[in-house]
Amino acid sequence: MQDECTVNQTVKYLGRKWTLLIILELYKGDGYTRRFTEVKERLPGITAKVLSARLKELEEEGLVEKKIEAGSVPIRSEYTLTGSGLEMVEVIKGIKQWALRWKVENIACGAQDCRSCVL
Amino acid sequence: MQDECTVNQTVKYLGRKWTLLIILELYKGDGYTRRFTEVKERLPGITAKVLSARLKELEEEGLVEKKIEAGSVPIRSEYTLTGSGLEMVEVIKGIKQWALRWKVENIACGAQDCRSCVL
DNA sequence: CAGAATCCCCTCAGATACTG
DNA sequence: CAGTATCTGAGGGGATTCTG
Repeated sequence: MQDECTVNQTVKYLGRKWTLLIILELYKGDGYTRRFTEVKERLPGITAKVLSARLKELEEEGLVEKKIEAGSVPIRSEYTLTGSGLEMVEVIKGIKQWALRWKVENIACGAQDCRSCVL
Repeated sequence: MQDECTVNQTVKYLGRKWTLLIILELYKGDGYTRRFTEVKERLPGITAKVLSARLKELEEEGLVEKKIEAGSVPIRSEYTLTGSGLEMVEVIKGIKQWALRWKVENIACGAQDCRSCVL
């Protein structure tokens, strides 16, 4: 049916590794905006290739807007959450709430700096 | 690690193809319960192998409970949503709402990214 | 700084066949 | 009925190197 396709289609790119975390990172930025390297530094383990690919997907899907500062050397580019991206954050919050409630083994986050508790 | 791992960990299995649709199918069943073949018939295109694997994952993650009717020939097994599975349905509803609002081409106004046509 | 280009391994998921 | 076994192709994602 139609709506089921919608879910599968959406999850197809949202379900990829790093995607939701990237969205959260932009959300935490000033004006829901972050630069490439900023996101990269805050997501330990992600490679430039993957980050670049995920951002391009999100841009194509309309959740993220990209701006390149003209005439800047070295290049500076910014990624900003769009309206749909912002609403996706609410969905992600739901996922985090669910995980925190039902996946109790996440005690490790209490020992460290845990942002999910702030969210 | 921290909260980000929670999201990545959760999405790791929830993001797989068919998973959310399977959860929705159980949700639609009487008492949030469906039998193997029932789910299979209602999800055109899914194979027994994949359905079996997804159900096993969901069982291990605690979203689904499996019951085998003793002494029944042929075998009958039932899959029921647990408490956490039911709450996950709410998350999925959020995803569907998001997708319907931002992704489904709206016939009425002919525009994608239409916020005013809410289902 | 913000990527693009390669290489390569590994997993996912489809197709098919078989079984208690 | 409710799965399991096996093979296969496609593609995701990590590591590394290069560049405007």
